[in-house]
Amino acid sequence: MPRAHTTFHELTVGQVADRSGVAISALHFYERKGLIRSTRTASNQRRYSRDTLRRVAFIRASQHVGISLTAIKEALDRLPSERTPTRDDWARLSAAWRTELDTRIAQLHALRDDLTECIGCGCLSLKVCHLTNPRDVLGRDGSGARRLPTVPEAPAARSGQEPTRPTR
Amino acid sequence: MPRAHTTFHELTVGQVADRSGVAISALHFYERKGLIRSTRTASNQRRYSRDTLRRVAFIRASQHVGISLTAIKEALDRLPSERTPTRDDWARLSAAWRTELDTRIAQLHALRDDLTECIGCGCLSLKVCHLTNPRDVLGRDGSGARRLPTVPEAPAARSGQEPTRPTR
DNA sequence: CTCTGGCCTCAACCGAGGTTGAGGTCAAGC
DNA sequence: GCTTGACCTCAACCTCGGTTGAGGCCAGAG
Repeated sequence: MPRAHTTFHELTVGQVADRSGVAISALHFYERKGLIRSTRTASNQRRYSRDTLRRVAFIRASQHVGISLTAIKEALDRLPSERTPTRDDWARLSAAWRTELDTRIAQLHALRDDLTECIGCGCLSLKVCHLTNPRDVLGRDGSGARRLPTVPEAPAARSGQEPTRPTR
Repeated sequence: MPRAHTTFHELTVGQVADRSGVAISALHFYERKGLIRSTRTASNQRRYSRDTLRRVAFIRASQHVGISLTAIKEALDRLPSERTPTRDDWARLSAAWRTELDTRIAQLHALRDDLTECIGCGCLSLKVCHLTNPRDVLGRDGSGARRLPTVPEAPAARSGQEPTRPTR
């Protein structure tokens, strides 16, 4: 196995891939998108600092709960760029996400607990339901829950009250 | 406005679009994918039963918390196909999703609360962390958290222990 | 009878989030 | 000094979740 040597604090792309479980191509992609950074050796190979593993774990965990790479990048951009982030830095990032993650957790709870009373009930009370929240910031661009226009319950009542049909 | 008549239980695609906040093209798309169904009039127009509004609300809510259309379809397929689902049907569906939604909620809590101790701590305890869970069923195909191979903490220790580099 | 608006189909396109493959460089080991 | 394998770049391709547009049908109003 040629060129397995790295200093204690530097990791090759293959090492990061193996240890994070993310494909090399995805790491390249994240780097192009500015979510992670690398230095280069004299022969143009990437070297990652160890905190990259944390960044990647953060990326995958966030992504897995439905947050877009763009939003993840914005969060990561709040970490200090020119020193290794400390636990306090990560804690600040964590705190900044609390409210937004709380929103998402609430939505999941709503979906889990209130499915029956909200959707399964006889009343079709969708227009007051908290499942159909006004938009939130975390969602990938247009995919958020849309607010239902306040429409009377009687059928075929589409007069001229700003239809809110999404143009998107 | 021509052809606004529908029976009390039938909705046109435009009505469903307006009342659910989902674009007509998306409704067509959902129908192609088998997430909703329609009957046709003599002149080939779609007519939706009223429970379609519930289905669509369910689809959007689920989607919004990061669940793929494929998984949503599988859930909806458990509803009875040849009668209007009752509240009990929706309740069963809801119950079936509880565990999976619970998993997702737990992951969000982990991301929110344990970011600091898990990622931000000094120990890099990623391989035991519950953020890096074994795969779950809900994730869009390959995007789930990947299990890290059990790798020793010392650097450059990639010998022949089944690398588990994802082929994907 | 024509005009209008809502609906239809089908194909092309889009952005996100990557993967695959061709072709090339470099360093360690035999 | 050749081979091997890890790495490089760049372009093409893929799936998902839709949107857009062209071209056409049909029903009701004027």
